Amino acid sequence: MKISEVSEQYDISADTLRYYERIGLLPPVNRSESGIRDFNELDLGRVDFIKCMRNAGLPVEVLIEYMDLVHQGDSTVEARKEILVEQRDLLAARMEEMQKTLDRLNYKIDVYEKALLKKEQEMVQVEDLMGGD
Amino acid sequence: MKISEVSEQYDISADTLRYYERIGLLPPVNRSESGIRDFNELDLGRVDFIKCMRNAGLPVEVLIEYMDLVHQGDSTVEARKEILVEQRDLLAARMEEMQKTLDRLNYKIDVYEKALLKKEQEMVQVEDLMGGD
DNA sequence: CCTTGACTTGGAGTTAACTCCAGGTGTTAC
DNA sequence: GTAACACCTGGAGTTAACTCCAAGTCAAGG
Repeated sequence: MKISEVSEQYDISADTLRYYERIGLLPPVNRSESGIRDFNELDLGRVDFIKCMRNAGLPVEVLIEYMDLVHQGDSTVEARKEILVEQRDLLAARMEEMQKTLDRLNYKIDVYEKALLKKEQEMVQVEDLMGGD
Repeated sequence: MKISEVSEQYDISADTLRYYERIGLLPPVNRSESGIRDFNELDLGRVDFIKCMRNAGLPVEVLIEYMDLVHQGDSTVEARKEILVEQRDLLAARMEEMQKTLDRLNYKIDVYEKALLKKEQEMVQVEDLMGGD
């Protein structure tokens, strides 16, 4: 699969995909004879994983560290698990903060809606007083 | 309240508080005769709101726009509500993405835990075979 | 054969949101 | 009164994560 196709399928720019390879987040992708990248299933799986993690705000640096450990094989399972646990806990904490903000936004929106409703009702009363035909 | 106290209470650096004032996210804070900021209750309320919104990742630019509308008075209620609704929807969408990532992390952690458990059991079996005293 | 378009590289530029710094002033403790 | 400390300003520097660019290579269509 060519980079433009991967880019479209995962909604990640080709520049970003190349950047991920450059910094070692993606291991070197196989190339055609003329040097053009050809992503295989394994690569796509990695892209999907990275996209998911980046979407949630996990730092690129941490993901590189994790990918390196995966590359090193079975002896790193413990270390990998620890990274994931740490990131999961951070993520859960951030989500709790966001939930608080969401609640606060919903409350404020509610207040605004009531204010607008009240304004509208006043308008109607004015119309009534003016005895529109 | 002096800037260092606000900084400590809200866990926001004094530099950041000054920065917020500079860019118009906080309106000019009252000063003592010698020019030192003295945050009042209203200022603290704003700081608290900003902290909450920034915590959830709302862009500073949007918050400035919102604060400007608040400053302009009642006629902007509708516009303000629309900003909040838009940001709430974006926030909710981000949280859904994060939930997916959280699920995926939990699944992977589970897989790793099972792998580690299996490894440990194998160790015990080896010990048994060796007939430890 | 030549143009068009997608791909390549190394490196520079961008963006958001701070964060730090130098140089200066004012207040407090001894 | 002087040393230490918190505060001030304008402006420069930093960080993460892209994003863009110039210059070059290659495959396919007319």
